[in-house]
Amino acid sequence: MTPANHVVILDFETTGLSPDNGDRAIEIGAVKMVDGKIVDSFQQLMNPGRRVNSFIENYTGISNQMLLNADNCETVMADFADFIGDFNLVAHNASFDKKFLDAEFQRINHCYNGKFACSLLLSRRIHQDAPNHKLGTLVDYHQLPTDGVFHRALADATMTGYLWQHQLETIEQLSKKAPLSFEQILTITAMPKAKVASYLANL
DNA sequence: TGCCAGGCCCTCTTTAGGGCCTT
Repeated sequence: MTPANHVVILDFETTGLSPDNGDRAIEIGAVKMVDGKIVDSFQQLMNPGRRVNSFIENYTGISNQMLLNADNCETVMADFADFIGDFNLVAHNASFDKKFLDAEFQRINHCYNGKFACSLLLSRRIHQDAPNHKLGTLVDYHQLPTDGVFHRALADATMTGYLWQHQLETIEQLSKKAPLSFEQILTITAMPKAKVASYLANL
């Protein structure tokens, strides 16, 4: 069993929505959580080899000028592979970050076999009362720590880390069981919403 | 030239459509 509070929480900023359409990562941010505490962090801009459009510059605050002198994606992703080691991973809307992680790792022939959990899928199951499940909304809704920066990789990864810890505490209170395993969380995110309550009650 | 993501999840569903999320 792998503890659910022993993970790397990550967030990519990218040139667009799909690596299948040629989009690349421009920033990776991550925090390492051990026993529910953030013990390390990683943040690097990376030069995607082409200009980013004005929407992305405005959305992220990452300008083409900032990317000019950044290391290329391959260099940064090799360092990031060392950072995550064999930790399991968490991201908010993980399907998005996973496809960029897989695409960038494939470019450097790095094989990663850890598991990936999604804080958005978890929120839909255990906080159905939330107004919506955007990261910024959940940070406000749960009154989580924030420095007011959004859409930068380390800031978003850090907020997702606090969200993840809050979600684990919620599940522990509902199930009266602790510690939780990463596999149990994956089970919850894969089940229909209607079955979550009874699953937690019998955990 | 024109087009351009995709998985999740709900419902007026499953022979489908559309909103939610991520950049």
